[in-house]
Amino acid sequence: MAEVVRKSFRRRPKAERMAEIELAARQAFSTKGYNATSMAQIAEDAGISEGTIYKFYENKRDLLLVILLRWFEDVRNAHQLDLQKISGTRARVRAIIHRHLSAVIADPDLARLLFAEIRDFEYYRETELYQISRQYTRVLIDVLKEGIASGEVRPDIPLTLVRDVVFGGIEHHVSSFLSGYADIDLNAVSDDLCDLVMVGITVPAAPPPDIEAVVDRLERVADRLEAGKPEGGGG
Amino acid sequence: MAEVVRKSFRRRPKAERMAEIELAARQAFSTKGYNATSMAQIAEDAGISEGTIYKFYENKRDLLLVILLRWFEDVRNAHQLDLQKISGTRARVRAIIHRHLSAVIADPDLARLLFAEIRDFEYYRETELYQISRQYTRVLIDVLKEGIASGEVRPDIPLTLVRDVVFGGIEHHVSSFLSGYADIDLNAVSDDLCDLVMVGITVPAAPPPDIEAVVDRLERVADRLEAGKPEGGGG
DNA sequence: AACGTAAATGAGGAGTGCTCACTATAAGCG
DNA sequence: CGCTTATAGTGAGCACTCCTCATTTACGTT
Repeated sequence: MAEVVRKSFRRRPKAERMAEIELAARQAFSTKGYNATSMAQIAEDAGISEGTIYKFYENKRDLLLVILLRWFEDVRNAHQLDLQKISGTRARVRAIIHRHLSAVIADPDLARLLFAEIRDFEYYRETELYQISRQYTRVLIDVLKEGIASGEVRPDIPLTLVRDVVFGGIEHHVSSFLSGYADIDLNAVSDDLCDLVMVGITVPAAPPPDIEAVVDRLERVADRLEAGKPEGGGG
Repeated sequence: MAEVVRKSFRRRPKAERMAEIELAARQAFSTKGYNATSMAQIAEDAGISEGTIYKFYENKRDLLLVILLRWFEDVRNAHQLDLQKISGTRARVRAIIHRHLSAVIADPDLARLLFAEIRDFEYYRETELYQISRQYTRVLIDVLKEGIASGEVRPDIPLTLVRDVVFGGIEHHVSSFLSGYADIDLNAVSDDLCDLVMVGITVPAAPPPDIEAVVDRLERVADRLEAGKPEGGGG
């Protein structure tokens, strides 16, 4: 039997190999998308053989989930730190919007993977990534509840719907940006969306007439009449 | 050389074959998703060989696009007819929301395919489906512009953002429904979302002044006038 | 009845994710 | 230092994928 010639290789600590694999995978997934990326390509970029990847990750899907989880955990932690410094319902809502937009704009490719690829994985909801994602959007609901408690927010608003409108709205709005066809003004969009959620699109109800002033004038007129003087000034 | 035995087949008009293929494909895509559906399976369900599909459709992606296009055109047409009967900005916004929710709930699987699979296809934006989709969401923007013209809507609202918030919000909100984990109250959600977009989440502005007190004062002034004396005393 | 055309075929190519029997290596031990 | 051992690492190969195309068939027309 012919001897099988195998090329030599270096053994590396598990953690380092995983980091290399994840780096290669992240770049490939980001630039080419999930389906267009092959495990063979990732292995080559990471300088190992295909089989090695399966020593650390169950399968391709698992690899993507791990990558997105690491990224999302960072994003979430940054958000939580940020929010502690801000008070007032409106400012906090604005901060959540701003922060989320920033994260999506900073890593549009990973965000797109999360939006478009992961969501329809079977068992996504049994995933740790899903749990983190829930926690992440949960923050907005907590802020709204504080707002209700402090009287700034109507107590009858549908909380989960508001949450979905904010995050779904951002997702939709940024999708053109993700496709590279448009640019986004981070601050302007944050302000606009915050404003939209807070006061809606309807024209503000006509400000109530200043009844006090009117009565004051009436009184002055009455006084003049009482004083017996017919008329004072024309116009 | 051994003769290749081929089974007999029936020739059918192009249109009928295509209808059969699309039916089989639609069912398979709907129940199993895009990636989990194989062309071999579709061919078998349609009672033909795999190669025949490629006589009518460029590739698997094209087949899905055609199916979603047919469905979406129907949805759009129904919407347009519906909207003609309704007047008033708020009622029209509410109708758009209600109709879109209905369509998504009626065909959750196709909606999910549109949301999750299609969007990240390369060249999606060069697609007819994309154009129809633009037209479809465009209707909301037109309604908002009418609202601005009629004075019902603030003229400074960011139109595309409102559009994204409505459709993105719906998408997000029904994603739990699409996964089969929750149910949706069509009318309640329509009302809530419409309300949210129209007036936001903030508590309504300043309470009206105390009219009673003002009227009392007016009456006192009138009494004074009648009595012609500086003090009149109320009743 | 023969023909031409277009429908239909299915083996096979190039690629995929993934497995597994196997080998090479570094760390721990004497 | 060698010896053992656990395990990182391999890569041929399996079962599958989408898709092509030379070939075969059925049908409307003449």
